[in-house]
Amino acid sequence: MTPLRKDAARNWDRIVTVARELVDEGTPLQLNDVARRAGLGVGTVYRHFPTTEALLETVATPCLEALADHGDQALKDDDAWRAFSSFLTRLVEAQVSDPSLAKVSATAEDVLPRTTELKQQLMATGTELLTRARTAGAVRPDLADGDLIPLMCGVAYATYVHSDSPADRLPTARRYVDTLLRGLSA
Amino acid sequence: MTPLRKDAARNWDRIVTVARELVDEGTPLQLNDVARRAGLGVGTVYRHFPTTEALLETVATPCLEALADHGDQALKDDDAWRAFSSFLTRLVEAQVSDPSLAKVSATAEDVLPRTTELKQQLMATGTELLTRARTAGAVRPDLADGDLIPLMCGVAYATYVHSDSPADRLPTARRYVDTLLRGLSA
Amino acid sequence: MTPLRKDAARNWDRIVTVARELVDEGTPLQLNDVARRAGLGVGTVYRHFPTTEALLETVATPCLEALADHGDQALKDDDAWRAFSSFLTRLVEAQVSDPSLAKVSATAEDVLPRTTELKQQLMATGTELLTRARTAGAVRPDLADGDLIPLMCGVAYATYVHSDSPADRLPTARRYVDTLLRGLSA
Amino acid sequence: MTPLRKDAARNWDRIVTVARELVDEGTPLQLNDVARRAGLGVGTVYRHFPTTEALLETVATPCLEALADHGDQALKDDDAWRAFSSFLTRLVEAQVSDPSLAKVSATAEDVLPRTTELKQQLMATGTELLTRARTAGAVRPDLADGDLIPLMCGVAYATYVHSDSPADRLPTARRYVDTLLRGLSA
DNA sequence: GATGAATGAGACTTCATTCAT
DNA sequence: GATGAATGAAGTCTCATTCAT
Repeated sequence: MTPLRKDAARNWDRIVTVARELVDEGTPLQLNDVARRAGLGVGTVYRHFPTTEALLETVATPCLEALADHGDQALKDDDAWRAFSSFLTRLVEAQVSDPSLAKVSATAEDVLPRTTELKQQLMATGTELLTRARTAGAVRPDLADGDLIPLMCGVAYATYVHSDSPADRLPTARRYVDTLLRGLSA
Repeated sequence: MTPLRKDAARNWDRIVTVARELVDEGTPLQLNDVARRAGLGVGTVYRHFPTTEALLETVATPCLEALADHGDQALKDDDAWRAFSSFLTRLVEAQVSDPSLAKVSATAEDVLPRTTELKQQLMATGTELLTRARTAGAVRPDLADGDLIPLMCGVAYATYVHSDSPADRLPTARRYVDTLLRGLSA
Repeated sequence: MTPLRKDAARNWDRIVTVARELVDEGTPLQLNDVARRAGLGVGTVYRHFPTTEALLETVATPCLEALADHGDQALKDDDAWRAFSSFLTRLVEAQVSDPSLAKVSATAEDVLPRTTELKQQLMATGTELLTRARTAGAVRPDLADGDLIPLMCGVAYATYVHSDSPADRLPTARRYVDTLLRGLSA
Repeated sequence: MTPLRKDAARNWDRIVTVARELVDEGTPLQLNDVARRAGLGVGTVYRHFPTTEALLETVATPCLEALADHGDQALKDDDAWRAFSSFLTRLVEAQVSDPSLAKVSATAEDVLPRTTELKQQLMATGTELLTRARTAGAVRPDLADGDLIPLMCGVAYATYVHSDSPADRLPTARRYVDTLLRGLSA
């Protein structure tokens, strides 16, 4: 509600920046670690983020927002199949290039309301796109709404298992999504 | 190479049995834990299995062997597509019902030669079945040998993300494999 | 000495009110805690009460004053024994129903002059009542002035050890005081 | 059951010895602290004593045993009042000279079975002695079995509140017990 | 004066691994 | 070979107090 004080906001930023770096490095988030790297007291980090999950979700939030935006675009597309497939592709690409997203997506329970909100919005978008595609006869009828997220996580995981280096991931992910989409199409 | 002394062999068995129980419970393997439950000293466990991975792979070995056997059966099947698809299905079912298999499959580096051997055999079988299916025109040409394992792991992971309870897993896994197989078919 | 500014006075009141609530709940006083509940900054609380003890003594003060008043009444009673015993009974009842009083009573060093003053007044009253009772031959001669407070604290503590719930305390406390008084009577 | 290995037994002793020193100093027991002073790893201390309470009770055990022994002696005394009063006196003296005993006595829940056993034995002895004294008409009829422990704790606490230095405690304790006993006598 | 973010020492606990017995 | 006690680094988290805003 109340905006953060200037110095607190600076620390908040530092923490999130450092956490993002760690996530990108593939290092598991540890609040002590974050504090040390950010040059702050542990207590400061705990004040802003009482748990690792809270920090991780905060780090993931901008990416979730970007995905939600893309979802809004997709909803404007008249071609049901194109909209659906581009949305799923985007979802996988994001997970594959951002470990925080992969974890947050695979976890049922969120700690931040904002995370829940965004995930619900993404679910709603996915459901709507799926319904349209199904109605258009473009998608197999036995695919349930609840399958979307797991399948996306699965594809991301397959990519992760396949690739040695992060750099190789994107093309692999695209091939896998395409394969999946073929499997989903009617 | 030299066969184990009788008591050592008994201990080995106990350890592996207990480890299998823990794996089935979903409890993360801890060598101390295993020792306590097996009524043995930690040192004994460490003597037999210097790392958690060694024990985990040992636990997984019989399952890998069963899969290899199934692979041999599949190689005798004249119907290339049926052979291929039943093999992949079996692979996923195994991972989904056995956490040790899921971990061992997803890990590139093995610590036991036997594990490497079995994984290579499975790879070889998969490759052969894939080649046959491709030759028979049943499978898309752009699916590489190296994609098989990652995709199986991906499907298993998707199942894991989807299902609340272990009991629900098998039907979900089958649906997902079927979807994938549709995507792989030509 | 200079009266507090009106807003400062309001904060002081809030703090003491909240602290009293915490004490009554049995929650150990923490200045941060008090600040949060009072909707004030920690700094404000620290300005008014530099230590937990200062706040605790402030919370206890009105009760000490009430006890001092009762002491004044007792001094007017002609029956030396009745005056003495009712005073001690009141002392115990107060401690038993108010944790702040129990702590302040059991502590030798005070941080607030007002606390010291009140405790001295109570001591003086107790001493006077004891002297009168002793003179009247109602009390054993070997009971020293300095024994009064410790014995009262002891009875309160015995009550605390005995009773499961705060509700049971008063009758137990009365039984114990009566027993002690019998022991003190000549 | 199985006796400790020699080195383990030595460490156990060290730990208990150090803990006894700390208790006697009045320092609150902290497992880390104990480890450092004993020149042992924290883990070692935790292996032997999973909680502070377990260590404290272990430290108190020999004293409880000595009290139980004294209780057995008291039961052989034909003079019901003398037996009763000497038992209570001894109980208080022990608490007053040993902080571990004071804490263990005042706590309802024990963590070691041995502690519970000894406390129950002491209770049984106290109850028996009380019954005899009551039957002999030496004790007021309204004193319940459950009052014995709280009253002893109360007297010990009163002594603690009264005395500045540990050295002064014993005579004070005796005076207070005597007073209490007068109050209890018929 | 008031605020509350920041601090960081320090308490607690776990666990993979070693090594004396 | 078997044992299991010992280790202690490393992680978690709390809270009394300070001080910049």
